[in-house]
Amino acid sequence: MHLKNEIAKLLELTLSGMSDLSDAPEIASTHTTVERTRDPRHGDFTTNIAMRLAKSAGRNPREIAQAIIDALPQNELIDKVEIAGPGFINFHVSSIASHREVAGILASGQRYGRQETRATPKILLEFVSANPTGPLHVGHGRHASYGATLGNLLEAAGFKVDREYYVNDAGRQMDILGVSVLLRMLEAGGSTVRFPDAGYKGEYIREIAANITEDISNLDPLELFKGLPTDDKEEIISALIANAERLLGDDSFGKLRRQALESILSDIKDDLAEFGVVFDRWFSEQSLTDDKLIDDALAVLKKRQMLYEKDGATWFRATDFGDEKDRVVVRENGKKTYFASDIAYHYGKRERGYDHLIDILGSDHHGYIARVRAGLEAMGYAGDSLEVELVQFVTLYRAGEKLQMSTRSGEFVTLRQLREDVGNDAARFFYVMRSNDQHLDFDMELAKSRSNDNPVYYIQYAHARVASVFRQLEEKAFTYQQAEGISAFAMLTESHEKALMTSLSRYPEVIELAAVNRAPQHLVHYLRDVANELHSYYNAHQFIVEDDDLRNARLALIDATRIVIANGLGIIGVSAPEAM
RNA sequence: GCGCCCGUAGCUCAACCGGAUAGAGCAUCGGCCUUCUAAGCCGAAUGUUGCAGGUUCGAGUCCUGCCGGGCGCGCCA
Repeated sequence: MHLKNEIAKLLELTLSGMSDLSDAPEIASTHTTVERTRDPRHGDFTTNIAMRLAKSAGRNPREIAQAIIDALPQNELIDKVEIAGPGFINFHVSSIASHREVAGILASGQRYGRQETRATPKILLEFVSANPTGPLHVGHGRHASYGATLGNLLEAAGFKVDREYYVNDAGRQMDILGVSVLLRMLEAGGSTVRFPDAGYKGEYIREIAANITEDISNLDPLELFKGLPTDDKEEIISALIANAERLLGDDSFGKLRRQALESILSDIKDDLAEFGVVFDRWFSEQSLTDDKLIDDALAVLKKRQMLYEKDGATWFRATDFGDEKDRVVVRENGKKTYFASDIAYHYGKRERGYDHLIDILGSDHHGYIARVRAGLEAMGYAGDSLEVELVQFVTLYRAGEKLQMSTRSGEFVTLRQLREDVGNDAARFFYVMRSNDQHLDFDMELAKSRSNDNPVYYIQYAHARVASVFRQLEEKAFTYQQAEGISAFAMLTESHEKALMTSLSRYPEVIELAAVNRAPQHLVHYLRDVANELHSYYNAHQFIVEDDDLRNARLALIDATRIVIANGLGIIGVSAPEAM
């Protein structure tokens, strides 16, 4: 248990023993009212509980605060408790508490900041889920970084979490992909084709086409283009799909399509793996149909009388659950809508035993949330078991110039290009530096710069600096005795040392805060603070000193700092280099 | 037109169920390397939190209206 929770628990215990206050409804949420102070003059922790209780108790907040302070039992973690301002209760943490915490870092190492895993809720985190019709671009990179980091945060905070990628491998877009590849194959074979506007025009389609093994030699290109409509681009592509299926045969076109899909999917998997983003499961949309899960979900809805027929289609009563209109699940032509697979997919997630579902979606999908939630509710699951985190768009800047991107035309910067350009560390870091509900301006020059402008290097440098000190130690033939250092923590009385110890002890709280708020930027800002304090300390004091106790104590402190930085960077997916 | 998100320093952004004097980085200006990496440190300056009301002991945060920006409103996926 971290320091903040210990203080909160102490406070709760005290309040429950105060007969005149213990009935107040505010008591129930006491644990959340203890927070770190912003100003060190206010001590280390503060609570506003006295002010919150004032109304229902009908008493002056400062008077209540004094009563609480009087009732607080003696505790070695706390040096001093005082009332301030309108009724804040400020706690000054003892040096014993700080020393214990830093010793705990050294003892826990990589595990420091990780809470014990709790059995429930089991969380399913779905993210990226980009259509497998082309390589990932820089927008997906933000989803990947945010999702991976959030997954790490949740795990560190003690939650059981599985990561899943929903592969949209069914439906029309696969047919369009197949036709796009087919046309590029014909082109490569010397035919002249008029490439349709609705096709995937990216250069990568030619590369995929070059690697398709399916034999199309008996396909007559002229036949393929025969009888095409000329006006509507959607109709043109539909006719091309129909012609391709007819001329090649359903089987052959299917194989071509599958090869194209596998090619793109394996590229996406490699890309993400290289980016340090791993999934527990790649869930196929097609499998929902193959395994009859959509039928099952629709049967559940039907049984619950949530469906009705109108205009030849089957509708779901989404308005009964707060959506703005009812939604079609089976079209007039008998085909199920994308929405039908999506509610089946989310229903399946709950059926597979996950208590809480987190979807990370692009902000342009926000209109979709209400209907999926409605689907869950209609099938008997709580709507709030689905949580959606929206990620805003990314704008790339290179040398101050905004890079225009268009997915349709195939002209966009891929995630792979970005990674090669700025490096994985900078990319992972920059992507989670900002709150996910803010548009992100990604400055490629800054991400690349090996200078003090670059926050990634600033933090990594702090880690490398500590490593460097330990290398110097050997060269100078001094030793580092960790246990002696811990015993001598009382010698660390400099302001830099106290500040650093306080910051380090915040780490588990920051992990929890970032996890609960789904806000990795808290961790980023925290790590910058720790790095700053390390650098300041480094400049103000010598670590490798003659005095054995002082040297060991200082080295133990920076050793702990190195651990916290490495753990924090690890959660973001950024390396902690030994030397730079 | 309706719905969701956003609006904080010159720029890019933080700000933990509402809490104390709204904080960082960049850019600007001035200092610090014969001493563990100057990819660093120290200092200076920077605000009508889009506007107007309301709730509250207390509002950047909650409510209402307006202004500006993004996105969404399909028997597409």
